[in-house]
Amino acid sequence: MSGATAKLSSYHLAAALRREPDPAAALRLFLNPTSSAARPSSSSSPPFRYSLRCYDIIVCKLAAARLFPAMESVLAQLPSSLRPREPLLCRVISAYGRARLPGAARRAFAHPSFPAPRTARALNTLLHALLACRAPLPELLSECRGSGIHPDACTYNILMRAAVVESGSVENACLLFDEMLQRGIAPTVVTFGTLVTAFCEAGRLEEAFKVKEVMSLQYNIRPNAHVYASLMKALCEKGKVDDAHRLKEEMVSNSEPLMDSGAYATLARALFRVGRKGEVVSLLEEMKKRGITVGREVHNAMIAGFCEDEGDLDAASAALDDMQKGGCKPDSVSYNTLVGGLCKMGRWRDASELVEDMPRRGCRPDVVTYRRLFDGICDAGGFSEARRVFNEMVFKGFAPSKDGVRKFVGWIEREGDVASLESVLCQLASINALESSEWEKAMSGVLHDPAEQKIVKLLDNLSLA
DNA sequence: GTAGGGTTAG
Repeated sequence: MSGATAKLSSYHLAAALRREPDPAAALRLFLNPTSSAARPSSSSSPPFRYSLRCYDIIVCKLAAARLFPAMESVLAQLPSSLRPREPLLCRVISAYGRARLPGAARRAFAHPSFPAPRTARALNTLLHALLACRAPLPELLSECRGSGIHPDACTYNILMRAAVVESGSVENACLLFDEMLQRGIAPTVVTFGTLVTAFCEAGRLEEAFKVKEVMSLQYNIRPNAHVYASLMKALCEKGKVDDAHRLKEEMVSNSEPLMDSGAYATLARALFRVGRKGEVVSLLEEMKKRGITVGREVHNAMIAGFCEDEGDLDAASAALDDMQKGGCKPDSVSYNTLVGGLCKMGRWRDASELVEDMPRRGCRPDVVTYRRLFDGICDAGGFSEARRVFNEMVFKGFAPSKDGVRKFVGWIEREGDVASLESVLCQLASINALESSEWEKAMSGVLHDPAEQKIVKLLDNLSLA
């Protein structure tokens, strides 16, 4: 009977946690389940029994809100009797990766609340998080070896991508590909997609097309939308828009056509770039005729075209409204493009208003939103508004760009406001936005007073501790 | 949300 009550209660708590949009409020609910709707029937009932589901929900919410200390304390009290599973651990690891906190990602991988052994899935999540933090390839390789986990195709795909990101050369990726074959691990469509993209990014289109041929002829793996998108983008960058158009025809006129709107986004953007925006209209008609949904990326490509190629902010704004009316919800990329465009035209007050309106329109500003707004305002010299945006973004845990901070700090220094300077640097340190050597370099151009430079050094040491 | 692209930063 009491078991049933506990189950019911944790079920209600899970529902309440899911409903609660504010992560801090969700945490209060989680910590005080008996004061919530999950209240057990009598005060003499046994202590509240959390289900694994409750832990899942609260941990994910805290991770998404980057409330890491709170998340860690919840994880620490997660009883092993609930047998938490690896997918939850993976979410924690990738949250640290997204927050660019490689050390924390590593520690999470070894978290004692999750019973050993780890599988390739956890290892791959860690590697991907480290890749997001731009950790060099040798570090990823040693992480692999140190774990003693047998790598799979996904492991190699991440390592190959890391090789390209690090050195910009395709050779290491090819070596890893050979190693993977030698170890008897079969390449997947993702492996070939990674290779195609690598050759494309290096401007080596002949080899990229060769990979496409090899995968279909030798491995009997059909190129997918990712492969086509990479090739089309590379063709467009070389000015071969018509070749890209033909490749798109191949993609959609196959026996099993790929109905992916991403490739159309590339074409639409390219047409804007070369001043052929008139053809975008027929491109959209073609999609409709073929029954391909005009996806978010296509709308975003048009917004970018109006902003950056046409310099027509009103048209861009209208495109965003059309998108919404057409039932396609604008995302942060849509807004960020417009915010950037407005700032570039010196209309940072409009940009600021748009950002303030975003939550009401159902889109949370992200790190790019704030960086563009902050940079734009600093560029235009609107420093008192910049201070407001700075406080807001730091409060939400987003780090401003180095460039913006340089201008901002330069202004504070010209004002001679040492107290303000100290508080700004403390705020940056509080969100781990100060990394020692780079910042010292960035700031030494701005801070001439040795006393001020001492502040920077002091804070550097603090942020490293 | 274990991997790859397309629309924005860098």
